[in-house]
Amino acid sequence: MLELSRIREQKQDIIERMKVRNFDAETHLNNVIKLDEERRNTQTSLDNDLAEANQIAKSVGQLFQEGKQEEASAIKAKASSLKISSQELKRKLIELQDAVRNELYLIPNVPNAIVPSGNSDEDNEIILEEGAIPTLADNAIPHWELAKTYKLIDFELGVKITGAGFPVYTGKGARLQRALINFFIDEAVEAGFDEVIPPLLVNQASAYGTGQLPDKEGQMYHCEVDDLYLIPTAEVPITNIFRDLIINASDLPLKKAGYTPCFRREAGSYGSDVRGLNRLHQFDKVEIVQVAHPEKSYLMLNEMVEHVKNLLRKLELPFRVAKLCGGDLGFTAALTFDLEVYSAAQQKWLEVSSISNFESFQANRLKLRFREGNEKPQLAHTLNGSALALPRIVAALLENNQTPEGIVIPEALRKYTGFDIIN
RNA sequence: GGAUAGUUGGCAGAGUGGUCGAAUGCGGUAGUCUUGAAAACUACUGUACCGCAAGGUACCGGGGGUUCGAAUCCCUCACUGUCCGCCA
Repeated sequence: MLELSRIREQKQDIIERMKVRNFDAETHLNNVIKLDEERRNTQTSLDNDLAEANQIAKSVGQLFQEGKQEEASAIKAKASSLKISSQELKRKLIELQDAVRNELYLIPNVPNAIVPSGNSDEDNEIILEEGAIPTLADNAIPHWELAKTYKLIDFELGVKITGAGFPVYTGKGARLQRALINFFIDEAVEAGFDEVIPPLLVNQASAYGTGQLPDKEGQMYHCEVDDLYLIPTAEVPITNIFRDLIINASDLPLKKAGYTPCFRREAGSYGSDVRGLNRLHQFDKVEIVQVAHPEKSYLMLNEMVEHVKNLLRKLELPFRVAKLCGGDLGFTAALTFDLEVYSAAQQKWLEVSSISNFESFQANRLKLRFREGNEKPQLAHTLNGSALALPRIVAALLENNQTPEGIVIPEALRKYTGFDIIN
C-alpha cells in the first residue's frame, strides 16, 4: 500500500514510473487524492463538532456541581443536536476512510527506476548467466521419470492420499529433501539470518499485512471454520513477526530465515508447465526475510541475491539472474530478481528463487516502522527471497546429474544426504 | 467440548460515570554529582489524524448502545489465561 503523503507529493513521478508496469495510475491517484481531501474536510468538521461537544459536557458537569440544574439542562439540548450531526459526520468519515483504503489496495507498488518496461517474463533482463550447461546423453530423461526409476517421488500415491500436486517423497528422495532443507538453513544462519519456525496457518490480519489479501484471495487454501489461511510462503508469517512494531534504527537490519512447507492452490494452471515437480500445491522452501533501513535496503537486496547465487554455485547448478520487467513484477514489489537454474532434460530455465525489495509498500500495511533517536517513526523497508525453493532444485539436480551409474550428489550436499550417488 | 477469570501505555499494574491520555513502579532519554562508572537526585518519556502554527480530535481488545459526559454502566464479538475432558 502506497503512502498517501507520497501520492500527494509525487503524483506525476508515480504515474510515469507505473507505465513500466503498464498500469494506468492517473485515474487511481486522482481518485485517491480526491477521496482523501474529502476525508480531511470531513474530519476537520467532525473534530470541531466534537471539540464543542466536549466543551459543553465540561460546563454541564461544572454547573451540576455548582447546583445550577436549570442552566445545565438548558445547554444539554445543544449538546444533543451536536451529537446527531457528529454521528452523521462520523459515519461519513468511516465511509471515506474505507473508500480511500480500498482505492489504495488497487494500486501496486511503484517500480524502482531501473526496472525495464515490458509485458511478460520474455521481457525480463538477463543480467548474469553462470555455470556450464551440461550436455546429457541421448537417453537422458526428465526428472519425473528419474523419480520413478529410482523410487524417489511417488506422484500417484500423492494423488491417492490427497490429489494432484501433493507428491510423496520416498527413500533417498525423502532424504534429499531433508538434506536440502538443512543445507539451506545452515547457509542462511551462516549468512547472519536468525532461524525461525513459524506457524503454517495465519489469520486474516497477517494475510493483509503482507498483501496476500485482498489481492490473491483465491490463491490460498482457506480453513473457513477457523478463518485461517494456509501459508503460500513463509514470507507471510515471518514478515508478520514485525507487524505493528517500532524498531530502534540501531537494531536494523533484522534478518530472519525459516523453512516451511508452502501451500498454493494454483487455480488455473495446466499443461506441460505443471509436469512433475514444476508446479505443486505443496512444496518446501527456505525463505529469507529482512527489515532494513530505507537507505540500505538496496544494498541488502544485492546481498540476498549474492547469498542465493552462492547456494547455486555450491550445488553446482548452472543458473542465470533476471531482473524482472514491469509487466512481470509482483503487485507489492519495487524491484525483483529471479534466479533460474537450467534443466538439461527439459531444456528450459526453471525459476527457483525470487528476491524482492518491497520498500515501504508492505511496511505501510504492516505498520512496521523504525525510529532514529527521538525523531518521528518512519516506515521501514521489507525484503524477502527464496533461499531456496526445493522442487525445481531437485528437478535440476536429478536431470543435470544423471549418469549411467546413477544420479551424482554435489559435494556440498553429501554431508547432509549421507550418500554420494542415487542408484 | 465444559467451567471460570481476564484483555489498560515498551513492561508490570492502579483506576467503577466528569478535573483520566490515564496513578505508581520498572525500563528508556537527558542532566546534576563523579577522574570515570555505579548509586542517588532532577526533568522528560505512547501512537495516529487535522492544522503553517497555536491548538484540536481519536485511541484503555474490536464493534454497537445508554448518558450532556464512558477506561468505568449495558449488549455483542474476538482473543488470552486457568481447571476439567480428549489428544501428539
